[in-house]
Amino acid sequence: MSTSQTQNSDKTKHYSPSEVESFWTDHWLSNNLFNCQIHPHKEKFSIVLPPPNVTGELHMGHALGGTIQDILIRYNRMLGKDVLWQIGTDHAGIGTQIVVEKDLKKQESKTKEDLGRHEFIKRTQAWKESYGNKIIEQMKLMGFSPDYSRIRYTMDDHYAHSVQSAFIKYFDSGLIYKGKRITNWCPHCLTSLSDLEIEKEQINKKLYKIRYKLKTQPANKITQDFIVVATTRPETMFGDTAVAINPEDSRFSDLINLIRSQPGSVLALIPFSNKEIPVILDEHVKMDFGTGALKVTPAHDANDFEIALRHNLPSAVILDKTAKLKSCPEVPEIINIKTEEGFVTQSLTGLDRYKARDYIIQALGDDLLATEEYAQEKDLHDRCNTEIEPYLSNQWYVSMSELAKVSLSAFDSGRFKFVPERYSGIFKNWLSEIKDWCISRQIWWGHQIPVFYYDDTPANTSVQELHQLVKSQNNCFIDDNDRLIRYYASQSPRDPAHYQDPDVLDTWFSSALWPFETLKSEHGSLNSSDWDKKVYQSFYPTSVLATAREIINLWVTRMIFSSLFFEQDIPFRDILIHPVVQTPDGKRMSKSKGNAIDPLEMIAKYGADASRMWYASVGVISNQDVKFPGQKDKDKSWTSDTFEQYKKFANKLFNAFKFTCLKLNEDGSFIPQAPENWDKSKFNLADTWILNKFFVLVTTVNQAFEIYDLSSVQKSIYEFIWFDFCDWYIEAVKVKQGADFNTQKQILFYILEASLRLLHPIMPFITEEIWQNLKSSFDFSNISDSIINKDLDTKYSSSICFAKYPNSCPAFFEDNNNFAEKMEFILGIISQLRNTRQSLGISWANQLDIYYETQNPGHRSALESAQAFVQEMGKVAKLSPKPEHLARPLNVFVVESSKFYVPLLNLVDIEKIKSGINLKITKLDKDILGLESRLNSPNFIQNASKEKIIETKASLEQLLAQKQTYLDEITALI
RNA sequence: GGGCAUUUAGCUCAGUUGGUAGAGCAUCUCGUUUACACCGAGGCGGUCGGAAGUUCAAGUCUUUCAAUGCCCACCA
Repeated sequence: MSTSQTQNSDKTKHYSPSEVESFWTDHWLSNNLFNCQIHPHKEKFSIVLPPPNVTGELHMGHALGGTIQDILIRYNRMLGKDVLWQIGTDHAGIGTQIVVEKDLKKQESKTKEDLGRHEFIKRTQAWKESYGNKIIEQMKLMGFSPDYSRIRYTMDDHYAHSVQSAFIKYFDSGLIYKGKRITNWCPHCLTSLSDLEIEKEQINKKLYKIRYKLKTQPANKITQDFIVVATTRPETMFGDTAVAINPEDSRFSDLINLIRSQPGSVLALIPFSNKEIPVILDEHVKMDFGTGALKVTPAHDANDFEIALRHNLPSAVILDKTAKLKSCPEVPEIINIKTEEGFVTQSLTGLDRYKARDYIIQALGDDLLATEEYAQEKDLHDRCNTEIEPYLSNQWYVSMSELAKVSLSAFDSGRFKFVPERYSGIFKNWLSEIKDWCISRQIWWGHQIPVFYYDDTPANTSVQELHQLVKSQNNCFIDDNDRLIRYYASQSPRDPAHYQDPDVLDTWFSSALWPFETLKSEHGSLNSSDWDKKVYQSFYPTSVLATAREIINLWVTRMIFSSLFFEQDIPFRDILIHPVVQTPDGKRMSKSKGNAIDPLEMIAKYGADASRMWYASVGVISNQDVKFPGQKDKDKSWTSDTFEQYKKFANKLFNAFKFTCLKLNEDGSFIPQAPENWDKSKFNLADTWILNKFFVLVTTVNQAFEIYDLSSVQKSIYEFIWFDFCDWYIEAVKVKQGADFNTQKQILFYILEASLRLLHPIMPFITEEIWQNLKSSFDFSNISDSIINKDLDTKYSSSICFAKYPNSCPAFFEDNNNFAEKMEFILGIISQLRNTRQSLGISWANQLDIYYETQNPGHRSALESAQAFVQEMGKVAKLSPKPEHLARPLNVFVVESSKFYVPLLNLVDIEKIKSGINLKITKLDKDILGLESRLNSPNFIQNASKEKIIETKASLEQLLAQKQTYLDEITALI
């Protein structure tokens, strides 16, 4: 295997990520290393990528979620499992349609209607072909390792067919029905709209307070003979089918009692038409807004429609598609308007909604009690600026109660879980209060609903007879032209004359099938092969789903009930909900606000490896939001100290590698040996210490992976490599302690090589680069068994991507002599010595002598064996036991229980030494005081555990002994 | 309106079962020492958002208040 030429041939001072990263991306992908494999005996691990919008570009959320998934995939791949990371894109219905529509308008000044449905869909498909895989290319820059050979799309043949089958299966099971729903309608363009096509405008709306006469039935005494409703839309009053008040509203207690005892007994009269409508009780009516009485117009207001559903109210449509008053029984033909010249008759039918409002207001006379203004938002169609009209229309619904029940019981029996656990609340609450799912959308781009219609009106049948007929039959209705229309669900029409429903399915209907349909066809074709079956059997249900919390209900929940219904199985076992990346000042990022940070810009600046270090540090189980740690430059580009820090880490690692090679090549050639064959008797303090640290790290990391705590994984590896390995162990190696340098070389090599494997899931590029360099420089044949997973072709086994993940402490290692502990003691001495130098202003050019006094045999032996190390690290000339008499002035410090004396004759004046020692005493006193007051408290002695008391006493004694040493030395100085 | 989260050093954040607070960056000081100045070493810096409670002991557990942010719903 070749390695990146730039780094291999010329070991420069600085690591440059860009060349290395593109080199290894090319290498991995051209060798198809990430294509899924199936070995019968191997464990399986799979993830499906939440499909990004096909029009989308990589944003922070993708980068974070993708990195989390890639780390898990790479980790499990290195554990020797067969892995599949299934990726693809979503056709994203309305989102894509709007993008293409805008493009069409800009390029050709045409609307989609100009092209026609068929042509427009062709356009959208073509658009997808040329721009659709941009995000996939960007994923490669992140170093993601999915199976790029099986990119799926929610509109490819297999998938489209499955979506239709799913609909048909729901339909045949009786779970799908036709129902009414309020949609956003543009009376100018005569089209329904999605929320995305609506613009909000802040305006002052007029709130009219209108008197409706009251009547009881049978006649009861009530204190009021009218009720005042508040409305912004008086012109819809003829569509009212109730007046609602809050059952807790004391202003209406009389009425409420009456309604409670006899529902429907209190009636209000709609002005002008005098139609009688019931006064009803509904707790959603706000008592502190308007008059406390709400006119309910189910056909022309979404909220009123909900109220009508709750109370089984009829709905009356009184506006036509252009938002003009209809000619219908509810609407009076004329009203009388009082003017200065007397009454003027005004015809109502055919009046535009705003004009109708004006006339009605004028005609109300004394029944209009007040007009108030208040700030509100107005919904406008973004293309024509026409005010949206709520419009009652036919829609398709999925009945949710049974699906919800099954999903909840699957959750309750522990078949899947949320990480962090708190998100299960969102899931459970939503499902237990769920309404039926409206799955039809009045747009062109999407999966057209597989329902076909035909006229089946029997000859010589009256309209009344037709209505009777329909009541007793399924799957038919009477249309606006009084024709009997039958319908059925099918992939294709049974007769060419049958016509298909023009609506398309909600995008989430198709996304809900994602975790299983993507696994069923490798390339999206209709025919599934044996291999496809094997993939599905091996990798379904998937192991983990990683996503953000805002789509728990929209998507995650729907995947769960869809999987349970269609596959009789859960889609995934663990659901990871990762944080949302916010701007540095804690706001939501959005492209339109212009505060979004481009992950690709960060890659260009700091490298993908460094970027991934940050995403890993965010992890899964930290907060629900995380601020991007950066700021905008003068030239408006983003910079980040944190990303910079991780870039430096890559450089540090690269230099540690350079040093390691330098050392290994000293004194003849080096051949790595398996740890079992090392001469353990040659380990020195530092060797044992670093091995010990490393194996603790391995345990920590694997345990953290177990609970998806990637931030701990990241942090502990970072700290080990920089602080333990580079700052201390490499320094120790330079000193060449002990007789057998070959053993040290083995350990040096081992720690570096194994650290690379440990770090690889997070920083895949630099670890591969260095690992390949090591492989081409040294003979791996003695160690390959312990670092390479078995049963792999050379193609795979020669990449670190498939090397063994360090996941246990090998049997050879034990620290019988507490070398690790002794090393910590030595490190403490060196720290104290450095402190002494710094605080007393002693130059490093001055070599110091140290005399020690210790009762601890372990300390003595540590000092003897680490003598050279201490001398080198502390610039110490002489390190020896304290003789009876030493010339003063001396500085003194205590490490654990051993005392160290540093002669400072002619170097520092006595006052400075004294104040230095006094400072130490002051600090000790603080701790001593705390411990003493605790031990002096009878409550503590009585209640605290024995172990705790002994422990506290011991640490107090140690502190007191230290203090005494310092006091003695101060006295001696005087 | 409902839900969730956050509040610890100047900044960004760790802090496992309650035992008296840590890291990085920034800042200050010292240092060109044969991997790395994209470096090393050392120092300064905190009544852990407020209040109350439980406890011998609270950053940690309970209650409550406040600020900030996010998600969902709603706005006659």
